[in-house]
Amino acid sequence: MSGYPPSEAARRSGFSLDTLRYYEKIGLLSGIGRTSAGRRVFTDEDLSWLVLFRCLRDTGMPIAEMRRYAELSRAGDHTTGERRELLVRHAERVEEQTRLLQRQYDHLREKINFYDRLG
Amino acid sequence: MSGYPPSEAARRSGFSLDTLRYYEKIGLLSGIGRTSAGRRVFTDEDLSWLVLFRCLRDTGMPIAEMRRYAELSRAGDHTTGERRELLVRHAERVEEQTRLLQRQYDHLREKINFYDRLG
DNA sequence: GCTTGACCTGGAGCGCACTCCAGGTTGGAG
DNA sequence: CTCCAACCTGGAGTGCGCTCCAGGTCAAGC
Repeated sequence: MSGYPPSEAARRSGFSLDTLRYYEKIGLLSGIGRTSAGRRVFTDEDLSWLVLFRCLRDTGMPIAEMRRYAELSRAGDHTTGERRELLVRHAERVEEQTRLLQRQYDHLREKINFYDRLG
Repeated sequence: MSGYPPSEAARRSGFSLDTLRYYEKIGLLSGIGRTSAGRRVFTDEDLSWLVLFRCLRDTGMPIAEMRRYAELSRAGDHTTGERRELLVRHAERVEEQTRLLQRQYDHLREKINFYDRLG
């Protein structure tokens, strides 16, 4: 299994180095490997976690909830039901958020149309 | 032209009383009327500003930019072009944001599907 | 006339998610 | 061997957008 330096993990995930360190500090990332000199080594699995976190953050999930999800995963296979539930509830919120965004976007376009008609 | 107390403005706009006061304090709202005793009186025009602010906030516009828009409006009719530009640029950002949200929502659904297939 | 609740002010505090900093170590290029 | 860029740590600081608070005023109902 190949390993990547922090810079590469940052580049691939879109998180800053500081954010990666922060995520480890608060226990969102855990078990990140180290070289003998103490430098982080990210595995492909770590990167796929980061991809998931990117998805959840971009859709507005609070960090506390992402951490909850990560903890459930660490707890083992018996938590898959709860993990699924968490994601489903989040997806519902995202749907609601999308509807609101669309509705307000339409208002915005109307407002722009108003200016267009002015000249 | 009818006037409404703060509680009514809050109810109709979805902003809290504190937020309404805050918006006036930072100059986003201006020229809000007062009774002789110093209580705010919101007009229909004030309410339509609040509806616009609601739209812009829900679509992620920073307050500083909303204030810029409000200032342009106060400056007079010669700023309609700039106001339109501001809204158009914002609409473009909203479109981008919507695409990202949709993309990540799809990822989320895939992840949920994965759990569904587990059991 | 008294109470209650909606309102007022200025200013402090909060929650979130980073972001930055000082001061130090390390590993590879030249 | 030297230098530089990338990395490390703990902890402080930032930006945003509110939110809360103390202490006070005022109007309406009982």
